[in-house]
Amino acid sequence: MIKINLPDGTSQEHEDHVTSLNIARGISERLANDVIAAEVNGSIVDAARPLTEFVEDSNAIDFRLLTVRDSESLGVLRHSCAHIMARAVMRLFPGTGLAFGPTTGHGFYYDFDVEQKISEDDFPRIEAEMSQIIKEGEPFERFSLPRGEAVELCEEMNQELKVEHLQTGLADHETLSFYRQGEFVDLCRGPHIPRAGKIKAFKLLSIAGSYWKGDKDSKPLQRLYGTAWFSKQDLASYLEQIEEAKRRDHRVLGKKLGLFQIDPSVGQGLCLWLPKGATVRVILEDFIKKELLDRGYDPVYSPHIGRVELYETSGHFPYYRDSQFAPIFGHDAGRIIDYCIRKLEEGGLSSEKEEALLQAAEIMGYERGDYQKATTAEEKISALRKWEKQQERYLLKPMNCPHHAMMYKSEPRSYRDLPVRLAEFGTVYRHEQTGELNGMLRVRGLTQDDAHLFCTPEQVEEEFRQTLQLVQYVLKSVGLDDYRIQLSGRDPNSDKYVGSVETWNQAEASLQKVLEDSGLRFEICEGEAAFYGPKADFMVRDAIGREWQLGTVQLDYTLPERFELEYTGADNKQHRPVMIHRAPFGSLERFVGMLIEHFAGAFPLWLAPEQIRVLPVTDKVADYAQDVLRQLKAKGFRASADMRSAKVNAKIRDAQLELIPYMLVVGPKEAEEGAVSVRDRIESKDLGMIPLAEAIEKFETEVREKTIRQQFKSTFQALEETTEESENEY
RNA sequence: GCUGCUGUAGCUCAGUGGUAGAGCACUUCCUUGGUAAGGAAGAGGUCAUGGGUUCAAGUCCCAUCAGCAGCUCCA
Repeated sequence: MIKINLPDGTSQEHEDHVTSLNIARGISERLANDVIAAEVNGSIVDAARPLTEFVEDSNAIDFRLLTVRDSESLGVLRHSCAHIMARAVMRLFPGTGLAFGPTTGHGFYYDFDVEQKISEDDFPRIEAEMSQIIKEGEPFERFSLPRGEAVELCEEMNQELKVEHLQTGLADHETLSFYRQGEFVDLCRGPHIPRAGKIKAFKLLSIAGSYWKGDKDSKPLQRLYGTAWFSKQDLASYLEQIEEAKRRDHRVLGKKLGLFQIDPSVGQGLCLWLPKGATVRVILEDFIKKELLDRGYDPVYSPHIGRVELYETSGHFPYYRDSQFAPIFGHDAGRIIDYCIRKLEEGGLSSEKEEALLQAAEIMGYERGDYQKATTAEEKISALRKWEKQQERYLLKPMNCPHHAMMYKSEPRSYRDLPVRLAEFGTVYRHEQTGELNGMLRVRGLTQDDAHLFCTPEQVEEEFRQTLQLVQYVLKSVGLDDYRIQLSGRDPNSDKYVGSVETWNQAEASLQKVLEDSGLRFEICEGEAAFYGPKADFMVRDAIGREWQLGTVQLDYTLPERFELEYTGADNKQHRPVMIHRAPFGSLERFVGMLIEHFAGAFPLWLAPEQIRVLPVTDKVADYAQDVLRQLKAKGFRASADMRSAKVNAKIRDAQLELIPYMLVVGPKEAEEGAVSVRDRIESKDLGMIPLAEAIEKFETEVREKTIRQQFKSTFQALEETTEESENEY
């Protein structure tokens, strides 16, 4: 007999051969029909598997049925759909090799090794074949084989990649599971849905290139993406969500609304903030500047470049060399010597080339000095380094912290001075990979709303707590109130981190304690930390439910060490401060880009680049229109007047399309009474004629309270909590 | 950086190896109007850049640059 514990706290006993399906059928035929899989002792398994396989030491097992109403079931459904897609592709493209086919956030993909190029034109026939397979409704059957037989089976099926994976990634697995569905057999961990007929709606989405095991030197594959749902409505609202996201694309809106521009002749990933976009940014900057001053921060400025030695001290230069713009060398030969050093370190420089490079450097003014006496590579490197140190080398600032550390160091500090909070909208430059650049969301020159807090170890928790409050406040002000925090710690198995294990543990514990006290939603991600300390990132959900990583708070016990920062304690001894890096918005580029998508370009009144537009009905009231405009501007509103000799309908249409929050229509009636007719863009209707003073008061209130009036509700609510990315082992 | 796709007027896009196109925007003129497009005329092009094939290239081929999607990366 098997004892099972149900989620409601009750227990049941069943025969040894019982399956989840049997249990469901015992309750009702309808439930049995709805069952997709089961959760047994915390892992999801096939509904048809005998539960006896999961019994350990004759203990009871924790058991839960998963039906179409449980979010976990979607992952199972999609993985099964990936198999069905693979089956269809193998029918249409005989000889297809199978790689991996996992689920993703809202769908699945499968990587195929196939000669012919699959294109979107092939989607209809693949989908038709899939529909046919689903209609046949064959079950997914699981079976296990010992290693040797598993390899044989994959060889028989000509699945070379599966064979390779069995011998590498799965080398330590004694038995391996397979799933059969009709003629289709695939090495797979599972679980799967009971029958293909459970898939009520699916769609192929895109095709892209990929590589075997993600290694670009490995075999190129074709990756087919798709999505699958339990109902046609769910699929429809998911597709609608994708369309909605396209409508909100900040690159399109940014161009249409004249917010920003990225021009190839300026440079890849270099953003030009046009007046309207810059206005939004200035308002946000002013807003946060005021908050910082109120909260005890001191404003500072630092230049856009600094000596390479500064970043060697901080450790950033060697660590991130490849994603920085190349150094600026003060000496013509600097670049050649730098190249020599790097090649000598790698050991990949022939003596002929080395000599040729040095001769070229000499033409440019380099003198060999110690190098002549050097015999080993180490000695040569050290001689070249010595020369290099005597020259000027600058780096475009890749981060602000070293500058702020130097400011801290500029005077002796007492524990009474701490915490010291230095804030700067610091522009930094990073040579991001070409393929990563994306509108304003990923650029090469960006401005962080950066600050560094220098405090005693005892103050860390309180500073972190206050920083959390600041971030919560600013996010609320722009209408973002749905977010969670991702606490990233170190990966105990990696050596990329600096600093001792003790300080890391101490830092991670401090952050976690404050987060627990705060009551905010957070999760811990091992191995995601920066190399110098743990961090807490804000994952913010926008109007249509997408998550964005924005602000960040990072503890740093390492830079103070590297820069030898100190303060005098109450004991009159020197102590090392702790540094906290924090940026509530992250970068202004990314934040504004995200806001454009969040608001679909229609900013709330307090942020709108143009808040109000005066629309005279005829030229006869031009003077009055100008007078209204003057009064609006005197009150600090960003306003304009449309003085074209067009009909008011046309002016309204243009203002609507330009997403101007309020239009003031003025004609002879309004002019006579000193009034305006207010038109609201969101409601797209006339609010009636009111005195100008009253209208101004209304707008002032809306700005002061930072009212967010636009309420977009996405139809896409379908089981949002599904796990991000579930790795399928094979 | 890698793979695939794309690049034609300010914008969105047609264009079959044989004279460069449309709508919107823009300029000028007419029109003076009441809550989402009044009318007419005009101007606007190194078809991304550089090579090649051809009697002839926007169109075919190669390279470069840039954009998009995906992968890898993210202080």
